[in-house]
Formats: sequence, structure tokens, C-alpha cells
Amino acid sequence: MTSTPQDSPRRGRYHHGDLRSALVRTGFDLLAKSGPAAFSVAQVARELGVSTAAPYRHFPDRAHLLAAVATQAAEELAAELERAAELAGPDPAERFAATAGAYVRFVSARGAGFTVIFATELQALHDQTLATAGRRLMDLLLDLAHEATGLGPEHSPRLLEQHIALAHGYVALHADGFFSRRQHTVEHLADQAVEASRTLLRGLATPRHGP
Amino acid sequence: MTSTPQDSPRRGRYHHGDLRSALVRTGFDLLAKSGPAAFSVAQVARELGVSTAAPYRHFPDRAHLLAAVATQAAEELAAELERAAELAGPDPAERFAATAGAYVRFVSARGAGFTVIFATELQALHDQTLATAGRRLMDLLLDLAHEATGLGPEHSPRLLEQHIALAHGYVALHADGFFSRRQHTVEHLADQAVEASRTLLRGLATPRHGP
DNA sequence: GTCTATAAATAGATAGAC
DNA sequence: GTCTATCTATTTATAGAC
Repeated sequence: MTSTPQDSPRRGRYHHGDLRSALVRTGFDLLAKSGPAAFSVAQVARELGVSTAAPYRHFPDRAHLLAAVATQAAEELAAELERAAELAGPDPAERFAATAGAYVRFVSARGAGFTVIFATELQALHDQTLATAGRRLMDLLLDLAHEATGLGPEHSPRLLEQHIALAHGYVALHADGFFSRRQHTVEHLADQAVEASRTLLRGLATPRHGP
Repeated sequence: MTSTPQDSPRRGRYHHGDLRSALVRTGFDLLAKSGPAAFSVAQVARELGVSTAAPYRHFPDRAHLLAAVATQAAEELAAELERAAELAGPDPAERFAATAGAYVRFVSARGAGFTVIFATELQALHDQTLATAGRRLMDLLLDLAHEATGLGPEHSPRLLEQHIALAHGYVALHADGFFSRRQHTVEHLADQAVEASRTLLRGLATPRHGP
């Protein structure tokens, strides 16, 4: 067996030019595959074929690596939500509702949503790039919520919280097996979340004592 | 109950007559205090002042202890939801909406909601008492949902899923710090969840193309 | 910058004494 | 039924070699 350093990426020295970004990418993949509980520095290192000590040259501790992953997640999620709004057409209500479906799809596929991006554990780091990415994400949603309500801007934050709770609830329950053994595919749940968001907005525009 | 024949309940032999139920009770408290991630057989044993081996005389493994805790949680949660519905008065919509608030309060206080009760990890055990408790919980909610919709029973499951996703979303986001540093108390979030559930029901009763 | 080796926690689980 | 002692596995993190 000819073992040059380039022979196998899982053995010997790791000659990557940019281990830092490889750690973030692989960490993100691990999150998507195994969930936040299984995320560990050691496992990320193993999947990259480097020693478990190597990541500590690039991140001081587990939380800082996770923060870099969360930042990446926030940026990709914002892009997905923006894309979903564009695909939904010109109707502001549809554009807003569509982000619920995009959230369900993104978190199902990538394992990182609001609870990772805004986790207390990471907020304590005061990571500037994570804070910025999180703020941009919320601003995007707040703008869409504002356009979706014709009732004045004071209703947007409440609608947005309801909308986020709804979308996150669907995907959290799904991840933990609540919806399991039925026809609840991710696509189905995403559609349900969109429909629920439409229903919320319709209910908000309806007088208190019936139509 | 406070004084054992020995001087301290945390040292020496543990003379409890019913360690099994003490493990369930303390396990539930640990869940409420530290969350599902921190739940461990060893920690439950430590808090009871018994050796880490003792629990294994009563439960074959961690999952079976957790299942017993989840069963207890399902029963207490069902009782809380029923109580909330009663307190809400005679209006079916209010009775249904009130369960969203009760769910937020219960899970915030006790640490165990749908994701613990219906966790995939525990479903695999095929524990009969857990399955029964879970089914009773869902039946209760389904009945309330059915009474709340005047649109025929085929709408109840969808409404119930939306309602559950909403309530669970609020409490999951809260637990993970999303709502943290504002005036978002548990009571406030519970009220928000109730209001959102009302809005859902109002939206469901509203024609598709505006009032 | 990466490696080997190691330390200190913590967990799940088992064997055998009492 | 509970204890002491132990094994195995895993993690975070550091020290020092190369």
C-alpha cells in the first residue's frame, strides 16, 4: 500500500490550505446530520481526518466553532427566505407566508434554525458577525411582516412572533419525532406551515366578533 | 418523610420504601430544572443520595426511566389542559385556545412537552403505559379542537396541528433563549400563544378571499 | 499547523459484596 | 435492594514534539 500524505484524506497529515473554513463546513454538515446534541469538536475533526487537537488552533473552544457555524446558517437561511419570498410573487401576504415553508425546509435539511442562531450559549460570546447575521435575518422577516399587514406597523412584531413560533414548532416537533409515522413528509409540513401562516394573517385581518 | 433512621438522606444507605417512584419524581424535577440534555441516570441517583448503580435495579436503562418520567408528564399535562379548558368557560373556541397557554406554562415549568412524551427514542420501547397516556392527551385535545371548529370534523386534525405547533414553537424558542432579553415572561408568552390560537381559529372561519 | 499523548469530566452500564 | 468498585466510551481542552 502506497501511503503518500495525499493518499487518504482521513489518514496522516491534513494538508488543507484552509482548515478553518473546512471545520465550519463540516461542522454545519454534522449539525444537519446528527442535530445540535451530537455536535462535538472531536467529531468534526474526525470527519475531516484531522486530530482532535487541530480545531483548537482555529477556534478557542467549542462555542466559538458553533458560533461560526451559526453565522453561516443565519446567512444561508436569510438567503433562502428571501428566495422563497421572491418565488411567491407580488402578493405581500403570500411572500410572508412563503417564508414559513422555507424555514421548515431549511431547518429540516440543515439542522440549524433560530434556536441555534440565537442560542443563549452563543449570545454570551458577543460574536459580532453572528449578531449581525442574526439581525439581518430578523430585519428581513420584519420587513416582510410589515408589508403583509395592512394594519399599521405596531402589529408586525406580534404577527412575526406568531409566524416564527408556528414555523419553528412544526420543524421542532418533526425533528423530535412527534409527526413521525404518517404521511408527514417535510414538504407536507412546509405546506402546512405556509397554510397556517396564511390563516394567521386572515385571522388578524378579521374583526374580533366574527365575519 | 424528612428524617430517615440515618442522619442525612444524602449519605449512607437509602431506606426509601419506594425508590422506583422516587426516581421518577426526581427525574422529572431534574428535567424541569436542567432540560432533557442534562437528564442522566447518574444525576438522578446523586440527587436522591443513592449510588449510581441503584437505579438499574428498577429500570433496565436510561430510556426506560425517561419513559416513566414522560408518562407522568403526559398525565399531568393532560390534567393541566383539562383544567385550563374548564377555567376558560363555556365558549368552545376559548376552551380550545386556553390549552395553548396551559401548554406554554406547563412545559416552561416542568420541562416536558410533546417532544419528550412522543420522542422517537421512547416510542421504540413500545411502553404501553406511555402510549396510553400519550393517546389520552391527544384525544383530549382532538375533542376540544372538534368542538371549537364549526366546520365539520375533517378540519379538526389540521387545526390541532397548527395549534400544537404554535404553542410548542413559543415554548421551544423561549427555552432556547430566542425570546430572552425582553419583557417576555412565561405569562406573556402564554397569553401570546392563546391569542395566536384565537387568531388561527378566526382565520379558519373566514372565507379565503377576505371578510 | 498539525500531530501524539494525556488529563479531567461525565456518562452508561455491570460484577460481586453485603 | 443497595453499595463499592470498575470498565468502556466520549468529550473538552492542553502540553510538547515535529
